[in-house]
Formats: sequence, structure tokens, C-alpha cells
Amino acid sequence: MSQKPSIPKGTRDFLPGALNKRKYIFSVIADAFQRYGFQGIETPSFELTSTLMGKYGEEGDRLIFRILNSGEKVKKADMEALKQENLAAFANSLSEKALRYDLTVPFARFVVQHQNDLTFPFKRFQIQPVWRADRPQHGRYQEFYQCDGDVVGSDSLRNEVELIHIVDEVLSELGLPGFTIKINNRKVLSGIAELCGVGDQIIDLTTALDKLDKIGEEGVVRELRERGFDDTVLNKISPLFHIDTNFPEALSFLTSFLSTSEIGMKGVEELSYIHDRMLVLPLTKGKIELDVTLARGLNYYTGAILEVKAQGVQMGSICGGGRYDDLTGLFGLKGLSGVGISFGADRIYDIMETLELFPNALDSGPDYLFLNFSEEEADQCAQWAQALRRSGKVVELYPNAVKLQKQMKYAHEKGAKNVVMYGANERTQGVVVVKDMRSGEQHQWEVSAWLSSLE
RNA sequence: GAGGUUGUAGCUCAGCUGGUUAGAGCGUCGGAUUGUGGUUCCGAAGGCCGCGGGUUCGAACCCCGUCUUCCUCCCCA
Repeated sequence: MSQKPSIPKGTRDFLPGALNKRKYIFSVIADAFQRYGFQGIETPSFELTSTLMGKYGEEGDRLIFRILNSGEKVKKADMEALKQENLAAFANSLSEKALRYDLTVPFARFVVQHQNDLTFPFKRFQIQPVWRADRPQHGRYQEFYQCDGDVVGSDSLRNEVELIHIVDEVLSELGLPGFTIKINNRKVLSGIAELCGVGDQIIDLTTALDKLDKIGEEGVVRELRERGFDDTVLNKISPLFHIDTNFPEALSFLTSFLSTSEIGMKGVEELSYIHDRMLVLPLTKGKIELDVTLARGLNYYTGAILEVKAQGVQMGSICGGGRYDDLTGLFGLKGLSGVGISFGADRIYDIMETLELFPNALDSGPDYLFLNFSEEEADQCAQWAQALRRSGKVVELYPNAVKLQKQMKYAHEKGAKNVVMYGANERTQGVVVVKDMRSGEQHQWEVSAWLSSLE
């Protein structure tokens, strides 16, 4: 008796049609990175647990898939820790490896490990799956692909500008009707926290602020109070609730708002620099906004923070990124600045599917399908098929000499453009019959005339 | 991790206050049509009613547990 097959929650199978579309997205992204001189790399799907743990904050650690020790290694289980209810230590003693949670931390490890083999600034892109033990939801999976591009070893803001242009090129080429690239700067957030006199609670302050567009001003105020911020702080930041996202206006507001904060002004300068470059080289389709409430990846971002949202669809961010000054420091290599972005291919896919943006050509079938009448004619067809493949055509020969109705149905469902018939009748006359599946018309050709018409 | 929700044929779903043999559409397969796809007609196969336990004379239906689905929160792509 067979049980119903299934796959773990938050994972997906990809049918041929869907896979074609996914590969199309990946290739557009990879091509764009390559045009800018980024080089592809790959890293293992699992890393040492110690490489990953502690890099994503407490929440992140909980979402890392761990790989259970096997064989003799199960003896390493720390039963003492279990008795003392030290679950974290117990868990660590059971697992030495874990599935990668993102591509950035493994990349930092990669850069430190191979620093002598790399030329800096090093520009790499990486398209691989990552795993998170998250609760699946709309547009959220436990296994999904990230498409990351990073530049390490250069603190020039031109890298930020370049990444913004790559995002713009990719999303424009994929045909998204509109998208907003939101940009902020960790230094601006630090300046705000400094002004409020709560520099050490910057994460509490800014992650509450980050929810402004979702829960509104009242919600943010309520949440800030719950987190213990008093009226002085609330009064200080209240002007931030109404900042125009228009870049020049937001900049001039921040210039006066943060004038007494040295670090804040540094952030404003950086944003201003990026904005000026955008005037020199404008975006194709993307709209750029300065959003001071944007506060993502604060565990490691130190400068620019980027997030991209598609317009006209209900969907979380489709790209995210930023600058991290000391990520490789965690692995012992100090003073190497990096900046990167990550495309959320799965979400981009969902949006393109919803808006029907995929090119029709992606799921077209073979150019020619030879029907199979008998072993003898099939041998002849196989030779013609091979010749056609050598000239770049996609060609199939139906494997069995079953009734034509079945073969025609196969051709139809496979999306074959042409069906070639060569049976006993054709063989005795020295002809082939070629049917155009779209129009339904079919023509009889002298074999030699047909072959030369294909050249 | 917290709260809610869902599960019946390959897919989408009916199934009454618990009552005999659980239905439909689509799809699949066969035939009408032994050399021609999409349409049409006829026929057939396909179900431990998510899984485990409980209540009951009797459970797809009620209760508990578990897994799964989707949603909100947390967090994130």
C-alpha cells in the first residue's frame, strides 16, 4: 500500500514551465551582474554551525536549520547541559553543521578564507538556495533562492550607486511596471537615536519606526511606549512621521534635523552623494526614495540601507541590501568594507506571474516533432532529426509507433511547432508531410526539396 | 516561538441536526475515429474522508492529540 507522497512544509517542486520562468529570472540577474564585472561563486549548502550562529541576532539563530550529528558523533551529546536545562548548549552539542541561512555570512567567511586568492575590490554574485526554519506564509518559504551581489574592499559610494543601477536594470528588463528603491543610512538612524539620547537602544527605536507604513503613526507611538520610550523621545521624533519621501526635500529636512549630530550629518552627506550621482546617471524605470523609517539588517549594516518594493502588488520587499563595514571582522579580517544587494527571486516570480509578465517564448516546445510510424521509418527520421539538431533546432522523435492520435496529442501538449510525418505512404513516394501545428495546415514536400529548404 | 484557520478522487470542491453502498466538474485511460492535436459523444478506472486515539448501537461529520494548509504577530526575501 502506498502512502500519499508529500514534501516538507515551506518547500516546493518546480514543474518544467515554472522552472523555465525561474531560470529566466536568474539569467537576467546574472547577466546584469556580469555586465558590471561581477564574478559568480558558489559556497556549500551547509556550513559549520559556528560560522552561522550569532550572526543574525537571537531571532535569526532560532531560524537556522541544524544538521543532526550522525554515527559516532551522537556520543558528543552534552547530557549535562540537558539536565541543567541549558538547551542552547545541548543543541550545539548535537549539531556541528547547519544549512546556510543567507549568502552574505558564508560570503564573508569565503572572503576571509580566500583573501590571498582574490583581487580587491572583489565583486561577486551568487545565486543559490538558502534555508530558514520560518513559519511559511504568502511569499515566504523555508527553502528559497537568494541572488546576491556584493562588492568588498572598497568604501566608495559609487558601489552603492552601481548596485542601484543593477537593480534598476534587472527589474526594468523583467518588465515590472513600477518599483520603488528605498534608501536610508544607518548613520542617519544613529544620529536620530543620538538626538533622542537613546543611542544604545537604536534597534528598538528604529525597528518600531520601520513599521510606520504598516501600522501608522499611532501604532508606532504605542509600540515605542511599550518599549519604554518616554514623551521626550516621542516629541523629538514626531517630525519624522511626516517627512516627504522626495529625495531633495527629505535631505534638506534631515540636514537641519540632524545638524547637531556628527554621525547623523555623515549619513546625510552619504545620501546626498548618492542622490547627486543619480542626477548624473538617471534610472530607467525605478523611482528612488529616501525613507528614514527604513531599518533593516541592523545587525550588520553600517551605512546605506536599501530596500525595493514593487508597485501595484501586495508583496513584501523584493530586494534588500546595504553596506556593512566590518562583516569580515567577525572572521578575523578587519578594515574590509562591503556593500551588497539581494534579489528575492521567489517574490519577483510571484509578482511576474500575477501580472503576467513572462515572455510567451519561454514555454515553447520543440521546433520539430517526428511521428513514429514504424522502426524502419523511425531510423530515417532519427537521422533527419540529428541533422536538424546540429543546426540548432529543438527536435523530438516520438519513441513508440503508437496510434497517431496519441502522438498528435503529445505534439499538441508539448507545444511542438511542426510535426513531420514519414510513414509507408511517404516513403514509397519519396516525400514527407510537414504540419504547422499553429495553423493546422500541412504540406507535402519532396524529401530533397524539404531538406534544402531547412538550410 | 504565540494565536487563529484548513484537510473528502490526480486537481477544484459538494456531502443536511451523526444514519445503509461518500458525489460532481475538470483531468487520466479506453472507444466512436486501424494515418492526424484543440471540439463533441459514449464508457471505465480512480477514495483507510490527513494521521492516531476517544465518545456512540452507528463518525467524513462530535471531542482530544498530531501533522499539513492558509492568515495575523514576531522576523524576514
